Amino acid sequence: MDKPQPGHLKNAGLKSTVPRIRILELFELGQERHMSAEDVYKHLLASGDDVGLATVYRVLTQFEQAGLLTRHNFEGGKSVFELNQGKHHDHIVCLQCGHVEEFYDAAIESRQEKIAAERGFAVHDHSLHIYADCTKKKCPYK
Amino acid sequence: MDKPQPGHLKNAGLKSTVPRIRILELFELGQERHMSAEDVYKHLLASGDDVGLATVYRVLTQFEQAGLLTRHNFEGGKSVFELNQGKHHDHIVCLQCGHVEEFYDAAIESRQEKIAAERGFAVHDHSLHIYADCTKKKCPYK
DNA sequence: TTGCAAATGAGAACTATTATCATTTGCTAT
DNA sequence: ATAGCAAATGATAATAGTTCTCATTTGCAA
Ligand SMILES: [Mn+2]
Ligand SMILES: [Mn+2]
Ligand SMILES: [Zn+2]
Ligand SMILES: [Zn+2]
Repeated sequence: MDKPQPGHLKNAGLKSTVPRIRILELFELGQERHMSAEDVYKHLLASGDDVGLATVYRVLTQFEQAGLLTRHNFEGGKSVFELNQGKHHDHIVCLQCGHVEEFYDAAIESRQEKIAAERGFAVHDHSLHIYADCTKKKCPYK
Repeated sequence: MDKPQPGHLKNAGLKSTVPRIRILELFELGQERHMSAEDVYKHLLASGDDVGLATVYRVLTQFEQAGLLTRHNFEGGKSVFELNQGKHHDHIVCLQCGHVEEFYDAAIESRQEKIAAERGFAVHDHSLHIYADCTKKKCPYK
């Protein structure tokens, strides 16, 4: 009689295996919100979980397709994933330290819809990344 | 007494070699505005110009650094370049045919500045890509 | 428990891009 | 024009990120 939490595996049509459980836990309970496949792989190894890198890639893609995770392609060539909590947002990426900050702006969102509609397009999705330098103390590195 | 056109090679501190001239011509005179390294390479081969792929990659990066070209990272993993004509714009990418349409929206641009400033960031640059289906006849393929 | 389709993991393969380095080429100064 | 030479090129090796292959393992239903 375990109540099926939203975002759990079977719920998403995926059978619950050790690697999948570990990876989902990492996103749900871990401290890092945005992680690449390599990030996930290293965290799992560090936790003593012995998963293969291929499985990490496979599972991340499955989770994305199942709507559990969202994928982003920031500059730098590697995909970054985060828990999909239903609320769309965009990102500011700090050029000094790589810190990622999230934001949502209704005005930007609606302008995009309008622009696309005017040109005869139905928006499927979009990505907006602001690359910036932080102007105060917050940056950990330099 | 050749008047140095803006955006010409020497003008950008690059000595004018055959590959560089051909590549720049392709962007200035060709019909495709947004091209990947592979696109450029194939066009040149088709024109009978015998350049190496490594040179294409090198030159595209140099042109980007010199401000002659702009690089975009659309979905699909490959960098796409276009002539830098000074005016920033963002892109709608058609999910059916890959057609790329350009737009500029002052409201979106200024909201970005404001959002970043509020959070203590100085915008360096940004990328905004809208992925959409075109809702009318325009799509060449399907 | 057993049976077996589904999932995994090690490693090969692939794609986009960069690095290496011997050879060629575009200037510059004769 | 010509020689000298640093800069540029191109073939190819190397790298990074990711996907594919396939023999072995595992979750789960009967
Ligand atoms: Mn996010
Ligand atoms: Mn453009
Ligand atoms: Zn958005
Ligand atoms: Zn913009």
